[in-house]
Amino acid sequence: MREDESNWFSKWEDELPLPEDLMPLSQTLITPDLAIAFNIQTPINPHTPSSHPQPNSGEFDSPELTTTGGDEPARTLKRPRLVWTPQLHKRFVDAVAHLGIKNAVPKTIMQLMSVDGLTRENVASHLQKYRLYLKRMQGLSSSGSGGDPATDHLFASSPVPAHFLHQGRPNSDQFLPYVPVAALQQQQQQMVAVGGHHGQLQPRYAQMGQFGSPRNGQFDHPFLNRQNPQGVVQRVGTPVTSSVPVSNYVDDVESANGRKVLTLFPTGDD
DNA sequence: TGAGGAATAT
DNA sequence: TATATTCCTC
Repeated sequence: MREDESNWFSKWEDELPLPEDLMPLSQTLITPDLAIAFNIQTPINPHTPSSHPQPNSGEFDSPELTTTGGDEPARTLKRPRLVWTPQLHKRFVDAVAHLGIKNAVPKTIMQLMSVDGLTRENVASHLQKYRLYLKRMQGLSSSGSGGDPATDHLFASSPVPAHFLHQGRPNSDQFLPYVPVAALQQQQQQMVAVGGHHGQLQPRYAQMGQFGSPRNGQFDHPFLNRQNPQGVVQRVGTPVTSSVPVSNYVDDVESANGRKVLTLFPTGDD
């Protein structure tokens, strides 16, 4: 049911934080050390709202991030922990569902999710856990016993597509019209981090446009067929609240305007 | 060489 | 416990 989808999607939209609360994750991932080490000038977006200080104006002031601060070599720097919010997890599940459990591998999931700042490692780690969860669910569903361990709360927050539980050979090895992942991509949401506590990032999305249903109700794979070969270029760090026209973001996947704008990190030569 | 996945560390 | 990192395999 398509209506169903747009339904939860609408609800999902409502849960999105206000743009003002957001701040690009990718930006915060670049520590001062890293920036210095690679001579990166964290691009300051012209539309940047004044609500957030630019972290690279001299010194990072990011008490929220657990960076191996000080003068350690860049390679020892650790990224802040990613917090898998229900929204983010949902997106993850959507991507997995879209790909089919069988084709869902970290890199592809990551690409499908199209979340700014999200790494393959993030996804791999989560996927590992998710698989364990699915395994347990399979066990539970067949043994009839209930009870989700506390650890499953996150996973339970997003419905597990039924075919995940019996991956014998559902049609799930094809692409399911299960979730509007394609729509998500079109929307170019951005995951951003809002300050959490102690080195944690709360990834959120900022939604930039209105959602529609998947075109034709079908999911072709514009995205998968057009992964940016060279690593890309999206304007990260772009505050969602900026007056940048949405079209700037949504046109990457499909539309004619068409330049691709998927990227994980600011390139600086933007 | 890069990616996936399990094991292990934090 | 949740997530990151390491290690092994392909």
